[in-house]
Amino acid sequence: METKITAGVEEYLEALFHLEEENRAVQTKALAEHLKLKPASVTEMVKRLTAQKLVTHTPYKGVYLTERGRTAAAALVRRHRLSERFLADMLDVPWDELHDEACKFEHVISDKVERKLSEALGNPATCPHGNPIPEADGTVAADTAEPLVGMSARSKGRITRITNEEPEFLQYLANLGLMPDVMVEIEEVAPFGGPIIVKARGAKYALGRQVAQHIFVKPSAS
Amino acid sequence: METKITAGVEEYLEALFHLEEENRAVQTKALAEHLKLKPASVTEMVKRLTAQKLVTHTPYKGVYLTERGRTAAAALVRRHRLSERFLADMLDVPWDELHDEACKFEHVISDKVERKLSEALGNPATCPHGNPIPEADGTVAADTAEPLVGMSARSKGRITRITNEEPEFLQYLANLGLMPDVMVEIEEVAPFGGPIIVKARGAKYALGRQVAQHIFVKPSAS
DNA sequence: TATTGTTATTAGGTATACCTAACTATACCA
DNA sequence: TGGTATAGTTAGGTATACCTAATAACAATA
Repeated sequence: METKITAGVEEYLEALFHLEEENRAVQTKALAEHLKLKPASVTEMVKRLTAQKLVTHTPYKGVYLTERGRTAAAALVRRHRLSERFLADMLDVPWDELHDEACKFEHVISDKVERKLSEALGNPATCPHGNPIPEADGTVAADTAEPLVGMSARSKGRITRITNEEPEFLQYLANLGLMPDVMVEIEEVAPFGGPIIVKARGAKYALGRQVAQHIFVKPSAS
Repeated sequence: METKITAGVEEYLEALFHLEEENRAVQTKALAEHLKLKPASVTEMVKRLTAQKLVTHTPYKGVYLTERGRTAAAALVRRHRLSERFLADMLDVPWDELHDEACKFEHVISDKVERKLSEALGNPATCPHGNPIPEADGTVAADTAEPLVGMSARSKGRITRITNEEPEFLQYLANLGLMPDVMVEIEEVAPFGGPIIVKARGAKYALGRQVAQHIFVKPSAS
Protein backbone atom coordinates (compact mmCIF):
# COMPACT_ATOMS: atom_id res chain seq x y z
CA MET A 1 0.00 0.00 0.00
CA GLU A 2 2.76 2.39 -0.90
CA THR A 3 2.61 5.62 -2.77
CA LYS A 4 1.42 4.31 -6.09
CA ILE A 5 -0.08 7.37 -7.75
CA THR A 6 -1.60 6.05 -10.96
CA ALA A 7 -3.26 8.14 -13.65
CA GLY A 8 -6.61 7.21 -12.14
CA VAL A 9 -5.61 8.48 -8.71
CA GLU A 10 -4.21 11.64 -10.29
CA GLU A 11 -7.57 12.49 -11.86
CA TYR A 12 -9.22 12.41 -8.45
CA LEU A 13 -6.58 14.57 -6.83
CA GLU A 14 -6.82 17.14 -9.56
CA ALA A 15 -10.61 17.22 -9.42
CA LEU A 16 -10.48 17.71 -5.66
CA PHE A 17 -7.98 20.52 -6.04
CA HIS A 18 -10.23 22.38 -8.46
CA LEU A 19 -13.43 21.79 -6.50
CA GLU A 20 -11.78 22.92 -3.27
CA GLU A 21 -10.57 26.05 -5.06
CA GLU A 22 -14.17 26.96 -5.77
CA ASN A 23 -14.84 26.13 -2.12
CA ARG A 24 -17.62 23.81 -2.99
CA ALA A 25 -18.47 21.02 -0.55
CA VAL A 26 -16.80 18.06 -2.22
CA GLN A 27 -19.15 15.21 -1.51
CA THR A 28 -18.90 11.84 -3.17
CA LYS A 29 -21.66 12.85 -5.54
CA ALA A 30 -20.03 16.12 -6.66
CA LEU A 31 -16.77 14.32 -7.26
CA ALA A 32 -18.56 11.67 -9.29
CA GLU A 33 -20.24 14.29 -11.43
CA HIS A 34 -17.03 16.20 -12.01
CA LEU A 35 -15.18 13.04 -13.03
CA LYS A 36 -18.16 11.68 -14.98
CA LEU A 37 -18.18 8.50 -12.92
CA LYS A 38 -20.79 6.76 -10.81
CA PRO A 39 -20.90 7.46 -7.05
CA ALA A 40 -20.15 3.82 -6.28
CA SER A 41 -16.86 4.04 -8.15
CA VAL A 42 -15.94 7.18 -6.24
CA THR A 43 -16.71 5.58 -2.88
CA GLU A 44 -14.31 2.83 -3.75
CA MET A 45 -11.52 5.09 -4.95
CA VAL A 46 -11.91 7.47 -2.02
CA LYS A 47 -11.26 4.49 0.22
CA ARG A 48 -8.02 3.83 -1.62
CA LEU A 49 -7.03 7.50 -1.47
CA THR A 50 -7.76 7.51 2.25
CA ALA A 51 -5.61 4.41 2.76
CA GLN A 52 -2.80 6.23 0.96
CA LYS A 53 -3.31 9.27 3.20
CA LEU A 54 -3.98 11.51 0.25
CA VAL A 55 -7.45 12.55 1.45
CA THR A 56 -9.71 12.37 4.48
CA HIS A 57 -13.38 11.59 4.12
CA THR A 58 -16.40 12.22 6.31
CA PRO A 59 -19.53 10.84 4.62
CA TYR A 60 -22.18 13.45 3.89
CA LYS A 61 -19.65 16.16 4.77
CA GLY A 62 -16.92 15.96 2.21
CA VAL A 63 -13.62 14.68 0.92
CA TYR A 64 -10.60 16.79 1.80
CA LEU A 65 -7.05 16.70 0.50
CA THR A 66 -4.37 16.07 3.11
CA GLU A 67 -1.13 18.02 2.98
CA ARG A 68 0.36 15.14 1.00
CA GLY A 69 -2.60 15.04 -1.32
CA ARG A 70 -2.61 18.76 -1.90
CA THR A 71 1.07 18.77 -2.77
CA ALA A 72 0.57 15.97 -5.27
CA ALA A 73 -2.47 17.72 -6.74
CA ALA A 74 -0.65 21.03 -7.06
CA ALA A 75 2.20 19.32 -8.91
CA LEU A 76 -0.34 17.88 -11.29
CA VAL A 77 -2.03 21.20 -11.90
CA ARG A 78 1.41 22.71 -12.41
CA ARG A 79 2.18 20.11 -15.06
CA HIS A 80 -1.19 20.57 -16.69
CA ARG A 81 -0.77 24.31 -17.01
CA LEU A 82 2.85 24.10 -18.11
CA SER A 83 1.69 21.63 -20.76
CA GLU A 84 -0.92 24.08 -21.95
CA ARG A 85 1.71 26.79 -22.21
CA PHE A 86 3.97 24.47 -24.15
CA LEU A 87 1.17 23.47 -26.53
CA ALA A 88 0.13 27.08 -27.04
CA ASP A 89 3.50 28.84 -27.13
CA MET A 90 5.66 26.27 -28.85
CA LEU A 91 3.21 24.30 -30.97
CA ASP A 92 0.50 26.86 -31.62
CA VAL A 93 -2.33 24.52 -30.64
CA PRO A 94 -5.64 26.46 -30.59
CA TRP A 95 -6.98 27.91 -27.35
CA ASP A 96 -9.95 25.62 -27.02
CA GLU A 97 -8.01 22.40 -27.55
CA LEU A 98 -5.27 23.03 -25.01
CA HIS A 99 -7.08 21.66 -22.01
CA ASP A 100 -7.93 18.23 -23.38
CA GLU A 101 -4.46 17.67 -24.77
CA ALA A 102 -2.83 18.84 -21.55
CA CYS A 103 -5.01 16.39 -19.59
CA LYS A 104 -2.97 13.63 -21.19
CA PHE A 105 0.44 15.27 -20.95
CA GLU A 106 0.20 16.05 -17.24
CA HIS A 107 0.52 12.36 -16.38
CA VAL A 108 3.76 11.69 -18.23
CA ILE A 109 5.92 14.61 -17.13
CA SER A 110 8.72 13.72 -14.72
CA ASP A 111 10.22 16.12 -12.19
CA LYS A 112 13.19 16.70 -14.41
CA VAL A 113 11.18 17.35 -17.56
CA GLU A 114 8.91 19.63 -15.57
CA ARG A 115 11.89 21.74 -14.51
CA LYS A 116 13.32 21.88 -18.01
CA LEU A 117 9.94 22.67 -19.52
CA SER A 118 9.28 25.53 -17.11
CA GLU A 119 12.70 26.94 -17.86
CA ALA A 120 12.30 26.65 -21.61
CA LEU A 121 9.00 28.50 -21.36
CA GLY A 122 10.54 31.27 -19.26
CA ASN A 123 8.96 30.15 -15.98
CA PRO A 124 5.48 31.36 -16.85
CA ALA A 125 3.12 32.39 -14.05
CA THR A 126 -0.14 31.44 -15.72
CA CYS A 127 -1.62 29.08 -18.29
CA PRO A 128 -2.98 30.48 -21.57
CA HIS A 129 -6.41 30.83 -19.93
CA GLY A 130 -4.88 33.00 -17.23
CA ASN A 131 -4.96 30.49 -14.40
CA PRO A 132 -1.97 30.49 -12.06
CA ILE A 133 0.67 27.81 -12.40
CA PRO A 134 1.46 26.51 -8.89
CA GLU A 135 5.10 26.81 -7.89
CA ALA A 136 7.29 23.73 -7.80
CA ASP A 137 6.83 23.67 -4.01
CA GLY A 138 3.04 23.59 -4.33
CA THR A 139 2.23 27.19 -3.40
CA VAL A 140 -0.26 29.05 -5.54
CA ALA A 141 -0.02 32.78 -6.11
CA ALA A 142 -2.83 34.74 -4.47
CA ASP A 143 -5.21 36.32 -6.94
CA THR A 144 -7.00 39.65 -6.50
CA ALA A 145 -9.28 39.15 -9.48
CA GLU A 146 -12.96 38.57 -8.90
CA PRO A 147 -15.63 36.87 -10.99
CA LEU A 148 -17.56 39.08 -13.36
CA VAL A 149 -20.73 37.81 -11.79
CA GLY A 150 -20.10 39.59 -8.50
CA MET A 151 -19.15 42.99 -9.91
CA SER A 152 -21.42 46.02 -9.86
CA ALA A 153 -22.56 48.12 -12.79
CA ARG A 154 -20.12 50.78 -14.02
CA SER A 155 -17.08 48.94 -12.71
CA LYS A 156 -14.22 48.32 -15.06
CA GLY A 157 -11.33 45.98 -15.22
CA ARG A 158 -9.08 43.66 -17.15
CA ILE A 159 -9.94 40.02 -17.73
CA THR A 160 -7.28 37.86 -16.09
CA ARG A 161 -8.58 34.33 -16.07
CA ILE A 162 -11.17 31.96 -17.46
CA THR A 163 -11.97 29.13 -15.09
CA ASN A 164 -14.02 26.92 -17.39
CA GLU A 165 -11.90 25.28 -20.04
CA GLU A 166 -14.50 23.30 -21.95
CA PRO A 167 -13.90 23.70 -25.69
CA GLU A 168 -17.40 25.01 -26.49
CA PHE A 169 -17.19 27.55 -23.71
CA LEU A 170 -13.79 28.80 -24.82
CA GLN A 171 -14.91 28.99 -28.44
CA TYR A 172 -17.86 31.10 -27.38
CA LEU A 173 -15.65 33.50 -25.45
CA ALA A 174 -13.05 33.64 -28.21
CA ASN A 175 -15.80 34.60 -30.64
CA LEU A 176 -16.76 37.52 -28.43
CA GLY A 177 -13.11 38.40 -27.91
CA LEU A 178 -13.44 37.94 -24.16
CA MET A 179 -10.01 36.64 -23.28
CA PRO A 180 -7.30 37.44 -20.75
CA ASP A 181 -5.90 40.96 -20.98
CA VAL A 182 -9.03 42.37 -22.58
CA MET A 183 -10.55 45.39 -20.80
CA VAL A 184 -14.23 45.17 -19.88
CA GLU A 185 -16.79 47.47 -18.32
CA ILE A 186 -19.99 46.34 -16.67
CA GLU A 187 -22.84 48.24 -18.30
CA GLU A 188 -25.71 46.74 -16.44
CA VAL A 189 -26.58 43.87 -14.17
CA ALA A 190 -30.11 42.69 -14.91
CA PRO A 191 -32.05 41.69 -11.79
CA PHE A 192 -33.49 38.28 -10.91
CA GLY A 193 -30.55 36.32 -12.26
CA GLY A 194 -30.75 38.08 -15.60
CA PRO A 195 -27.82 38.72 -17.91
CA ILE A 196 -24.85 40.93 -17.28
CA ILE A 197 -24.24 43.47 -20.01
CA VAL A 198 -20.58 44.16 -20.59
CA LYS A 199 -18.74 46.45 -22.95
CA ALA A 200 -15.52 45.17 -24.43
CA ARG A 201 -13.61 46.32 -27.49
CA GLY A 202 -16.34 48.82 -28.21
CA ALA A 203 -19.10 46.23 -28.42
CA LYS A 204 -21.73 45.18 -25.89
CA TYR A 205 -22.46 41.62 -24.91
CA ALA A 206 -25.16 40.09 -22.74
CA LEU A 207 -23.66 37.30 -20.69
CA GLY A 208 -25.54 34.71 -18.63
CA ARG A 209 -24.57 34.30 -15.00
CA GLN A 210 -23.14 30.85 -15.73
CA VAL A 211 -20.77 32.47 -18.16
CA ALA A 212 -19.93 35.50 -16.03
CA GLN A 213 -19.10 33.20 -13.13
CA HIS A 214 -16.11 31.84 -15.00
CA ILE A 215 -14.66 35.14 -16.16
CA PHE A 216 -12.34 36.72 -13.63
CA VAL A 217 -11.56 40.40 -13.79
CA LYS A 218 -8.98 42.50 -12.02
CA PRO A 219 -10.81 45.74 -11.23
CA SER A 220 -9.14 48.98 -12.17
CA ALA A 221 -9.69 52.21 -10.25
CA SER A 222 -12.80 53.71 -11.82
CA MET B 1 -13.91 -5.86 -29.93
CA GLU B 2 -13.26 -2.57 -31.63
CA THR B 3 -10.02 -0.81 -32.22
CA LYS B 4 -9.16 -0.05 -28.65
CA ILE B 5 -5.44 0.56 -28.74
CA THR B 6 -4.47 0.99 -25.11
CA ALA B 7 -1.01 1.87 -23.84
CA GLY B 8 -0.47 -1.82 -23.15
CA VAL B 9 -1.28 -2.80 -26.72
CA GLU B 10 0.95 0.00 -27.99
CA GLU B 11 3.95 -1.41 -26.15
CA TYR B 12 3.55 -4.73 -27.93
CA LEU B 13 3.19 -3.14 -31.36
CA GLU B 14 6.27 -1.05 -30.84
CA ALA B 15 8.31 -4.00 -29.61
CA LEU B 16 7.25 -6.02 -32.65
CA PHE B 17 8.18 -3.17 -34.96
CA HIS B 18 11.69 -2.99 -33.53
CA LEU B 19 12.24 -6.74 -33.42
CA GLU B 20 11.03 -7.13 -37.00
CA GLU B 21 13.42 -4.34 -38.01
CA GLU B 22 16.30 -6.44 -36.75
CA ASN B 23 14.70 -9.35 -38.63
CA ARG B 24 14.71 -11.52 -35.61
CA ALA B 25 12.17 -14.31 -35.37
CA VAL B 26 9.66 -12.80 -33.03
CA GLN B 27 8.48 -15.72 -30.97
CA THR B 28 6.39 -15.39 -27.85
CA LYS B 29 9.52 -15.81 -25.76
CA ALA B 30 11.51 -13.09 -27.51
CA LEU B 31 8.62 -10.70 -27.19
CA ALA B 32 8.29 -11.54 -23.50
CA GLU B 33 11.98 -10.87 -22.93
CA HIS B 34 11.91 -7.60 -24.82
CA LEU B 35 8.88 -6.39 -22.87
CA LYS B 36 10.17 -7.82 -19.59
CA LEU B 37 7.02 -9.86 -19.15
CA LYS B 38 6.32 -13.56 -18.66
CA PRO B 39 5.55 -15.71 -21.72
CA ALA B 40 2.10 -16.51 -20.35
CA SER B 41 1.19 -12.83 -20.37
CA VAL B 42 2.37 -12.50 -23.93
CA THR B 43 0.34 -15.50 -25.08
CA GLU B 44 -2.73 -13.81 -23.69
CA MET B 45 -2.05 -10.41 -25.21
CA VAL B 46 -1.11 -11.86 -28.58
CA LYS B 47 -4.55 -13.44 -28.64
CA ARG B 48 -6.10 -10.05 -28.11
CA LEU B 49 -3.91 -8.46 -30.77
CA THR B 50 -4.87 -11.23 -33.18
CA ALA B 51 -8.56 -10.67 -32.47
CA GLN B 52 -8.02 -6.99 -33.29
CA LYS B 53 -6.26 -7.97 -36.52
CA LEU B 54 -3.10 -6.15 -35.51
CA VAL B 55 -0.89 -9.26 -35.74
CA THR B 56 -0.93 -12.84 -36.96
CA HIS B 57 0.59 -15.62 -34.90
CA THR B 58 1.86 -19.08 -35.74
CA PRO B 59 3.11 -20.81 -32.58
CA TYR B 60 6.81 -21.72 -32.66
CA LYS B 61 7.16 -19.64 -35.83
CA GLY B 62 6.47 -16.09 -34.87
CA VAL B 63 4.21 -13.11 -34.40
CA TYR B 64 3.90 -10.80 -37.40
CA LEU B 65 2.40 -7.34 -37.68
CA THR B 66 -0.46 -7.00 -40.15
CA GLU B 67 -0.65 -3.95 -42.39
CA ARG B 68 -2.93 -2.36 -39.82
CA GLY B 69 -0.58 -3.28 -37.02
CA ARG B 70 2.48 -2.00 -38.82
CA THR B 71 0.85 1.35 -39.54
CA ALA B 72 -0.12 1.76 -35.90
CA ALA B 73 3.37 0.74 -34.79
CA ALA B 74 5.06 3.15 -37.20
CA ALA B 75 2.91 6.00 -35.89
CA LEU B 76 4.02 5.12 -32.40
CA VAL B 77 7.68 5.01 -33.33
CA ARG B 78 7.20 8.33 -35.09
CA ARG B 79 5.77 9.85 -31.94
CA HIS B 80 8.49 8.34 -29.82
CA ARG B 81 11.27 9.77 -31.96
CA LEU B 82 9.60 13.15 -32.37
CA SER B 83 9.29 13.23 -28.57
CA GLU B 84 12.99 12.53 -28.22
CA ARG B 85 13.77 15.36 -30.61
CA PHE B 86 11.51 17.68 -28.65
CA LEU B 87 13.09 16.70 -25.34
CA ALA B 88 16.60 17.08 -26.74
CA ASP B 89 16.19 20.16 -28.95
CA MET B 90 13.71 22.21 -26.99
CA LEU B 91 14.27 21.10 -23.39
CA ASP B 92 17.89 20.04 -23.46
CA VAL B 93 17.24 16.70 -21.72
CA PRO B 94 20.45 14.60 -21.69
CA TRP B 95 21.07 12.00 -24.40
CA ASP B 96 20.77 8.96 -22.21
CA GLU B 97 17.47 9.98 -20.62
CA LEU B 98 15.58 10.74 -23.81
CA HIS B 99 14.39 7.23 -24.50
CA ASP B 100 12.72 6.55 -21.17
CA GLU B 101 10.97 9.91 -21.11
CA ALA B 102 9.81 9.53 -24.71
CA CYS B 103 8.37 6.11 -23.88
CA LYS B 104 5.77 7.94 -21.84
CA PHE B 105 5.12 10.82 -24.23
CA GLU B 106 4.49 8.62 -27.25
CA HIS B 107 1.18 7.44 -25.80
CA VAL B 108 -0.35 10.87 -25.26
CA ILE B 109 0.34 12.60 -28.57
CA SER B 110 -2.69 13.10 -30.79
CA ASP B 111 -2.56 13.33 -34.58
CA LYS B 112 -2.88 17.07 -34.42
CA VAL B 113 -0.18 17.57 -31.82
CA GLU B 114 2.05 15.19 -33.76
CA ARG B 115 1.71 17.36 -36.85
CA LYS B 116 2.34 20.59 -34.96
CA LEU B 117 5.29 19.08 -33.11
CA SER B 118 6.94 17.84 -36.28
CA GLU B 119 6.49 21.26 -37.85
CA ALA B 120 7.85 23.11 -34.82
CA LEU B 121 10.92 20.87 -34.90
CA GLY B 122 11.47 21.50 -38.60
CA ASN B 123 10.24 18.06 -39.70
CA PRO B 124 13.32 16.20 -38.52
CA ALA B 125 14.32 12.98 -40.28
CA THR B 126 15.92 11.25 -37.33
CA CYS B 127 15.84 11.06 -33.56
CA PRO B 128 18.82 12.29 -31.53
CA HIS B 129 20.29 8.78 -31.67
CA GLY B 130 20.16 8.89 -35.45
CA ASN B 131 17.26 6.52 -35.96
CA PRO B 132 14.83 7.43 -38.74
CA ILE B 133 11.51 9.00 -37.87
CA PRO B 134 8.82 7.20 -39.90
CA GLU B 135 6.76 9.48 -42.14
CA ALA B 136 3.20 10.33 -41.16
CA ASP B 137 2.02 7.71 -43.67
CA GLY B 138 4.08 4.98 -42.00
CA THR B 139 6.93 4.71 -44.51
CA VAL B 140 10.45 4.52 -43.16
CA ALA B 141 13.39 5.96 -45.07
CA ALA B 142 15.79 3.32 -46.38
CA ASP B 143 19.14 3.36 -44.68
CA THR B 144 22.46 2.55 -46.31
CA ALA B 145 24.38 2.45 -43.05
CA GLU B 146 25.64 -0.89 -41.78
CA PRO B 147 26.49 -2.13 -38.29
CA LEU B 148 30.08 -1.67 -37.21
CA VAL B 149 30.18 -5.36 -36.42
CA GLY B 150 30.02 -6.37 -40.07
CA MET B 151 32.64 -4.01 -41.42
CA SER B 152 36.13 -5.04 -42.41
CA ALA B 153 39.42 -3.67 -41.14
CA ARG B 154 40.62 -0.44 -42.70
CA SER B 155 37.14 0.70 -43.69
CA LYS B 156 36.02 4.15 -42.64
CA GLY B 157 32.78 5.93 -42.23
CA ARG B 158 30.56 8.22 -40.28
CA ILE B 159 28.41 7.00 -37.39
CA THR B 160 24.76 7.56 -38.25
CA ARG B 161 22.73 5.69 -35.71
CA ILE B 162 22.78 3.93 -32.36
CA THR B 163 20.15 1.22 -32.12
CA ASN B 164 20.37 0.46 -28.40
CA GLU B 165 18.97 3.26 -26.30
CA GLU B 166 19.51 1.90 -22.81
CA PRO B 167 20.88 4.67 -20.58
CA GLU B 168 24.01 2.78 -19.50
CA PHE B 169 24.83 1.90 -23.09
CA LEU B 170 24.42 5.48 -24.27
CA GLN B 171 26.47 6.78 -21.35
CA TYR B 172 29.26 4.41 -22.29
CA LEU B 173 29.23 5.56 -25.90
CA ALA B 174 28.98 9.21 -24.95
CA ASN B 175 32.06 8.78 -22.76
CA LEU B 176 33.98 7.43 -25.73
CA GLY B 177 32.56 10.15 -27.96
CA LEU B 178 30.98 7.58 -30.25
CA MET B 179 27.88 9.40 -31.36
CA PRO B 180 26.15 10.19 -34.64
CA ASP B 181 28.22 12.28 -37.07
CA VAL B 182 31.53 11.14 -35.62
CA MET B 183 34.00 9.63 -38.13
CA VAL B 184 35.40 6.21 -37.32
CA GLU B 185 37.92 3.88 -38.86
CA ILE B 186 38.11 0.15 -38.20
CA GLU B 187 41.65 -0.60 -37.14
CA GLU B 188 41.34 -4.28 -36.56
CA VAL B 189 38.75 -7.00 -36.17
CA ALA B 190 39.97 -9.57 -33.66
CA PRO B 191 39.04 -13.14 -34.61
CA PHE B 192 36.85 -15.60 -32.71
CA GLY B 193 34.32 -13.02 -31.67
CA GLY B 194 37.00 -10.77 -30.20
CA PRO B 195 36.82 -7.01 -29.98
CA ILE B 196 36.75 -4.55 -32.83
CA ILE B 197 39.36 -1.85 -32.58
CA VAL B 198 38.19 1.49 -33.89
CA LYS B 199 39.85 4.85 -34.21
CA ALA B 200 37.75 7.90 -33.58
CA ARG B 201 38.73 11.46 -32.75
CA GLY B 202 42.34 10.39 -32.69
CA ALA B 203 41.89 7.75 -30.01
CA LYS B 204 41.52 3.98 -30.27
CA TYR B 205 38.81 1.96 -28.61
CA ALA B 206 38.26 -1.77 -28.31
CA LEU B 207 34.59 -2.52 -28.67
CA GLY B 208 32.84 -5.79 -27.92
CA ARG B 209 30.67 -7.29 -30.63
CA GLN B 210 27.55 -6.59 -28.61
CA VAL B 211 28.45 -2.94 -28.68
CA ALA B 212 29.54 -2.80 -32.32
CA GLN B 213 26.28 -4.43 -33.33
CA HIS B 214 24.35 -1.36 -32.28
CA ILE B 215 26.55 1.25 -33.91
CA PHE B 216 25.64 1.92 -37.52
CA VAL B 217 28.10 3.52 -39.85
CA LYS B 218 27.73 4.99 -43.30
CA PRO B 219 30.88 3.89 -45.13
CA SER B 220 32.82 6.53 -46.98
CA ALA B 221 34.90 5.80 -50.08
CA SER B 222 38.25 4.67 -48.70
C1' DT C 1 -40.58 11.90 15.97
C1' DA C 2 -41.64 10.08 11.62
C1' DT C 3 -41.33 10.65 6.78
C1' DT C 4 -39.10 11.70 2.59
C1' DG C 5 -35.62 12.66 -0.62
C1' DT C 6 -30.77 12.80 -1.12
C1' DT C 7 -26.37 10.84 -0.45
C1' DA C 8 -23.47 7.03 0.23
C1' DT C 9 -22.21 2.28 0.55
C1' DT C 10 -22.27 -2.70 -0.29
C1' DA C 11 -22.49 -6.66 -3.11
C1' DG C 12 -21.60 -8.71 -7.14
C1' DG C 13 -20.09 -8.28 -12.02
C1' DT C 14 -16.91 -6.72 -16.09
C1' DA C 15 -12.56 -5.75 -18.48
C1' DT C 16 -7.56 -5.14 -18.74
C1' DA C 17 -3.33 -6.92 -17.92
C1' DC C 18 -0.26 -8.85 -15.25
C1' DC C 19 1.48 -13.20 -12.41
C1' DT C 20 2.87 -18.49 -11.05
C1' DA C 21 2.60 -23.28 -11.66
C1' DA C 22 1.40 -27.08 -14.24
C1' DC C 23 1.01 -28.98 -18.49
C1' DT C 24 1.46 -29.64 -23.69
C1' DA C 25 3.40 -29.14 -28.17
C1' DT C 26 7.21 -28.74 -31.17
C1' DA C 27 11.88 -28.99 -33.12
C1' DC C 28 15.81 -31.22 -33.52
C1' DC C 29 19.41 -34.14 -32.63
C1' DA C 30 21.18 -38.74 -31.82
C1' DT D 1 12.17 -42.94 -34.21
C1' DG D 2 12.61 -41.55 -29.57
C1' DG D 3 14.05 -38.32 -26.13
C1' DT D 4 14.97 -33.97 -24.50
C1' DA D 5 15.31 -29.13 -24.32
C1' DT D 6 12.83 -25.22 -25.67
C1' DA D 7 8.61 -22.85 -26.57
C1' DG D 8 3.95 -22.16 -25.72
C1' DT D 9 -0.52 -22.57 -23.51
C1' DT D 10 -3.95 -23.27 -19.88
C1' DA D 11 -5.78 -22.69 -15.42
C1' DG D 12 -6.31 -20.13 -11.65
C1' DG D 13 -5.00 -15.97 -9.03
C1' DT D 14 -4.02 -10.72 -8.21
C1' DA D 15 -4.77 -5.74 -8.68
C1' DT D 16 -6.89 -1.65 -10.72
C1' DA D 17 -10.83 0.61 -11.79
C1' DC D 18 -14.94 0.83 -13.63
C1' DC D 19 -20.21 -0.64 -13.68
C1' DT D 20 -25.48 -1.74 -11.98
C1' DA D 21 -28.79 -2.77 -8.57
C1' DA D 22 -30.00 -3.06 -4.01
C1' DT D 23 -29.59 -1.23 0.47
C1' DA D 24 -28.35 1.80 4.22
C1' DA D 25 -27.48 6.23 6.38
C1' DC D 26 -28.36 10.82 6.92
C1' DA D 27 -30.56 15.65 6.87
C1' DA D 28 -34.31 18.25 7.01
C1' DT D 29 -38.74 19.14 7.47
C1' DA D 30 -43.74 18.20 8.45
